[in-house]
Amino acid sequence: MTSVLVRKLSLAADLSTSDLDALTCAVAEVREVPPQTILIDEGDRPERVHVVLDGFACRYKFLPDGGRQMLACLLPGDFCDLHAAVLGTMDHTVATVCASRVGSISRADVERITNTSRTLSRALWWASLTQEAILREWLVGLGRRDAENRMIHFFCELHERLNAVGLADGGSIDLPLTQTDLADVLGLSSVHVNRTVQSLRERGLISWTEGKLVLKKIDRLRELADFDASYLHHKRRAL
Amino acid sequence: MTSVLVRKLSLAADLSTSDLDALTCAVAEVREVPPQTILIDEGDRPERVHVVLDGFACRYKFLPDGGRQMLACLLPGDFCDLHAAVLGTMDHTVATVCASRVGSISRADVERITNTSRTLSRALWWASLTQEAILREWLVGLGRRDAENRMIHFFCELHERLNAVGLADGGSIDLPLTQTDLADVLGLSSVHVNRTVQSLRERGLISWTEGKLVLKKIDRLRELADFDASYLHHKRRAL
DNA sequence: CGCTTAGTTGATGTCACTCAACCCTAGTGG
DNA sequence: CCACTAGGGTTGAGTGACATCAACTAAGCG
Repeated sequence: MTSVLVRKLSLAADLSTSDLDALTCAVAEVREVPPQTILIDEGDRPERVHVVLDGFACRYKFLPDGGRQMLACLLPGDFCDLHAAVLGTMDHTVATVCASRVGSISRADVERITNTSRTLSRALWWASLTQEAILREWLVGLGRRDAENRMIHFFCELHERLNAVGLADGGSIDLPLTQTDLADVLGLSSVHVNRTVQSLRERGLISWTEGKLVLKKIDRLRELADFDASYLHHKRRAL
Repeated sequence: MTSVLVRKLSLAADLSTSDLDALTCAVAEVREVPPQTILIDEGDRPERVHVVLDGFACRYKFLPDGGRQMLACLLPGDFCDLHAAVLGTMDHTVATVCASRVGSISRADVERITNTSRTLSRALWWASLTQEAILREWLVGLGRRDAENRMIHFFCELHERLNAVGLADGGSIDLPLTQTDLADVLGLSSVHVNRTVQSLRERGLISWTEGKLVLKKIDRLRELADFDASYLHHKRRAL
């Protein structure tokens, strides 16, 4: 049930069986959440730490002019608000994109498992730091890559992350975002996203229909966008 | 000597005298570093954790086309590579901008002080998470703010951060960056940075000469760029 | 004195935005 | 069964913000 979480954290360290037990016990609460549902809002002081177990969620901030910038895509195995336990209030919003299964761990249990297992403590820290590393790579994209490379790089990243937890089927992954959502990820307008997607389709590089994204020439794509997965700090790979 | 570090971490929690002792002892090594010097390079596996004590450093990544994107400005009190202890290899470079004083703590000592003091452990975690929060805000800037607001927001952030450790003199702060550096922070060309700076100058909003930046109408600037310091998670302020 | 580095300015080009219309599909209610 | 609506996607035309290229100034320095 929480096996995605285990698989994810196993990318960081070898978890003992007692670690596994502690972890699965801690995820005491699991909810089915509808699409477009706010999990934690800006200003909230969450009592529990949320984990995506299935589905797709994202962090974002709104601007006064109504604009929105996505700050992260939260895939199965990703924590939504591990930081809030330390920082207190949320400085951004987390919401589901599609119907998702979301687990949660009480703060007390987080404290408990990090205190008892050095390995688990490390693994959680690793999870937090890789999210930071992804943030840095997105920054590079927004600052210095053009629309097409930014999009390709993002697709490659999603594929890599999903593949790492066994959720990629060859070059094919679930991508429940709308083109407008994608625009808010990439810092573009939805119109421009549309044209860029079409260009990639026409060149036979991807197909994307009904929430299914296929990276048809993944090596070519990686090369084009200069994608190097090392920033994800996966110690080993699934498959 | 390491008082900036203390002042910085005091923004997160109240440190006991034994915490202070442990911290100052841990910073065993202090170096004077010339400008433009790489502290930790991409691919390095640093043995010690570096802290800026005086001066100005930055994180950045290069792109294959020679472009550069700054990922963070490291001010006095900021850690350079706290994450590397967990992630292993650096996925980006850290270098000084101007002549700086840089302290370092051995990994073992980091382990030791976080194990002995819950408060210090929290404070270090807080430091790491606020850097992440800054990263998110930069992402919003690059994605959704125009050149002028991006620049103003960045200036306000620097002012706020320096002020928090007592390094702002009214609206005036040290800004040892060149316009080209600033361009790499903001994801712009140096030419466009130049014009934007001039526009701000002409309107009497800032002055910037010889590494000294003055935010002349700080309230107006904050309002213009919709600057809200809460993402910095300063629990209290200096002054 | 020439060299370098930072900053400035003008001319020109382009990537991506905005606005607006239109299509298609799925869902809803009369 | 059809009219209506709403959301997502698609397309075209016009605009604008920012990039690029290139030249030039001023300051610092061996």
